[in-house]
Amino acid sequence: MQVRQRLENLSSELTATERKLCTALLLDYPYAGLDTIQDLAKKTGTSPPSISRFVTKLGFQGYQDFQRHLIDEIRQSNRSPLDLHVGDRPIQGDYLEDFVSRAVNLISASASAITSAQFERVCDLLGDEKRNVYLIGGRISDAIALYVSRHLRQVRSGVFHLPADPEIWPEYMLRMRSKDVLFMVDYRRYQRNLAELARRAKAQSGVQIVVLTDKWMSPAANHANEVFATPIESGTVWDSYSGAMVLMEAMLTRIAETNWDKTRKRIEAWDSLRFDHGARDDDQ
Amino acid sequence: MQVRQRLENLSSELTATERKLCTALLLDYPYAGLDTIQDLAKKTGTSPPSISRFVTKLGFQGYQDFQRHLIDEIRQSNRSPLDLHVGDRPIQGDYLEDFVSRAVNLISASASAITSAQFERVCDLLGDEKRNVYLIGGRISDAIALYVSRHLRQVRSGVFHLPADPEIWPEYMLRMRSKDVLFMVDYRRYQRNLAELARRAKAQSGVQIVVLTDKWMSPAANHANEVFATPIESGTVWDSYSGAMVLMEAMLTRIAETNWDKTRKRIEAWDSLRFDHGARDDDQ
DNA sequence: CTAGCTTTGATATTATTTTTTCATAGTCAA
DNA sequence: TTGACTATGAAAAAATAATATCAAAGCTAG
Repeated sequence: MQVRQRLENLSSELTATERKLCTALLLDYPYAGLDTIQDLAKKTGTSPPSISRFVTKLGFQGYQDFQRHLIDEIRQSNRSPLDLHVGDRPIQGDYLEDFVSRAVNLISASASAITSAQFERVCDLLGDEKRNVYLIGGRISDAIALYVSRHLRQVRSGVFHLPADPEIWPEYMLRMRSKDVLFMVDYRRYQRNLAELARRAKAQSGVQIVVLTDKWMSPAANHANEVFATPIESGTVWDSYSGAMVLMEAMLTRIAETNWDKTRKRIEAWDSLRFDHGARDDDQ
Repeated sequence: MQVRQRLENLSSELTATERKLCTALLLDYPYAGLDTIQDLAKKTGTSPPSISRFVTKLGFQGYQDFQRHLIDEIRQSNRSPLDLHVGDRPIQGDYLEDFVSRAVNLISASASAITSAQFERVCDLLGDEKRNVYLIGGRISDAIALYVSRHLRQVRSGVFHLPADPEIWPEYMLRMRSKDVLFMVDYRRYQRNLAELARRAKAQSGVQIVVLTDKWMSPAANHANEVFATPIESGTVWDSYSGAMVLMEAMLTRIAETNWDKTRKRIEAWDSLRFDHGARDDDQ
């Protein structure tokens, strides 16, 4: 029987340490198991005895027997490399797997809904250091705006995440110039006040507006210069933002790569300023 | 350099025994080399010392070093076709499309690194209304924690997102009970203070800890009851969290579906209470 | 909170694997 | 044929890896 399958079978009766091992093995399956027992122990923060007991529990004679099995598996599956990744998950109707395949569809659809010209235009806008960037999102989608602003801040200066409280918005609006960019994320259950913010910011300062929304198009999109629309229907009770997330990652990566030298220097400078008790410098 | 190639290069200056070894290695390449040195000696009718000398001649530190190389080679060659995109090769062609295929790859890998039993366990933990849930993430990854907490709050009560400032953590720690759940997101460039928080929360209240991290395993994972590990290497300048994101969406959806009636009522009640002009509810 | 149970890793022990040493066998030129 | 050399494997030694033991820590039910 496949090692992987044995892990599945036993996974209900594993101890904390054993689960940790299970996680590590599956994450880099099957190669993680080819390390020596000590190295694996160190990597997983467990101990050789625990590993030894674990593989015994899985039904092997000992660690070496376990490794022999893994090697055999590799040998077998060599003919169809894809097996390793997809084929041998035994459980039918596995929730996670099913969900993932839907998400993957969404993500592909998201990407193909955006032309590369538009993609480049928005990257240029947000990457342009001469423009300040203001970001905000809706109740849930603000998490995405936050993700973008945290990253963007590593690449460039002049990035401002607007707080949730509308009372404070005017303070930011007064600083917006017509070259600046207002980046809004607004998915359905649209928030009226975001559209209002867009309208007024546009009217007052002529700021450039980029909106990330779904196909029904947030009312804020009416005032936008650029609209990224991604599908969100996952066929479940919630909408899925994974398409938006990947799109944003692609955008951020593109921006960072475009001026990588500057970004690298900026990150280094930033790191040297980080307060020490909060950060580990050894990155691995 | 490939072992195979080294064999080629040296083939002119090999002794009789070495040629025998060379043949055997190539005949069942690269698996023959994964045997122990004794077994290989027996199979080839040579002796361990000869093999040891041979691999040294090939330029390795010793037999184990030689094996490590072979394993790496297998690892490389066994990558799925999609993985091949990911190498260090810069993205070419349509940027977005290529990025998406990398992300999809990461996402599938993330899912297959998690057993369905573990997935269910964590869903149960976070969905259990008898437990309070505390969430926090690192500098960047907190966006994911935020996303989870916003969603979770729609499903159930007793969800608390810890603020970034460690000064305020004790206030939350004092409220943690041993049944409660502390959910942490910590990806590389781990934050020391998160591990510290985990340690102390565990020591003080025996809270259940769930950690979402990468394969290098955040130090916080040492204190965890459950660890979700997702791959993050996208082959670009940034790590990609899309695997984590999809996993979280799957989890949230699962939780919401499990008690959908309650959730629906909760959302309705919530909506009727929202301040009408769209005020966004603050998170902390 | 405590008693009794399970889990865990430090240490010691044992087993295994690899390399070194060294004597012998083989090769080839004179 | 001899002597100088290389190649080879048996055996010993060293290095490395895996497991057993055991005390301590953790957990759970009462």
